Amino acid sequence: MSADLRDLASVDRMIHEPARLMIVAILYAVESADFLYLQRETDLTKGNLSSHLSKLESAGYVEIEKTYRGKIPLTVCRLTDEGRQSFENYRQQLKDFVD
Amino acid sequence: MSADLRDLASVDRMIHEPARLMIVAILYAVESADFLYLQRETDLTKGNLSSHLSKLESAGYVEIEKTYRGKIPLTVCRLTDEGRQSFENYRQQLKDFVD
DNA sequence: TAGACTAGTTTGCATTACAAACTGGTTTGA
DNA sequence: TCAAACCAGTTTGTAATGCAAACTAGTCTA
Repeated sequence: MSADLRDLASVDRMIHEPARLMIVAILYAVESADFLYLQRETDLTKGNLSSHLSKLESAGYVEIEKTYRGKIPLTVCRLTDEGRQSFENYRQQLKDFVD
Repeated sequence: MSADLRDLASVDRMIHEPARLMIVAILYAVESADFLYLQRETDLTKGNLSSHLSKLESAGYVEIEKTYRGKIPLTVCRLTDEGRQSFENYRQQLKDFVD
């Protein structure tokens, strides 16, 4: 309890960025989502979504599976355990702050 | 109620940045603080604190008064009404999100 | 009066977020 | 049949950012 303000300096910026926060919050809720679903939900441009997903993947927060729906490419994303844990930590930190 | 995730895309980035969030949160609580007090509380380097304060000033969120304590320069900062309002909005947005 | 200290600001750089342009493939229609 | 339109993304170019090291301007001290 009694969160120190200085803790804010150490928020996980991988998640703090609003675009990625949206992505992670969605994936936290749904377990798995494809690229276009994420795009509709977040309203990000494709380019933007693509690069944020790559970053989350590099960070080990998201797994990206490339497959096909019929003949059309399909990109399916899900949170890793690490991503899930990091999101929970982040949210707790926010909660501590707003209270 | 029922905050839309997309709202996150529009968070006030002037405040969202952790360093500035610390600064603004402090100023929200204390009404006025000098540079060195802010530096101790936030643990930011002087350079960092200086440039964030300048940004907050340009945004109209903070007023900076330059004066002296004896012969030594003293920089006193306080939130403007706009800054105060923006912080409240920001915090409400976070609250909506974490719940 | 040289050296250390105080209270900041400026500079330089590596990183970022973003959208426009591009890629590689599929479907449509004349 | 083959070109234009479309789909599902990725790459590229750019402007803005956060950060700390270096600097500035003045004061104190031995």
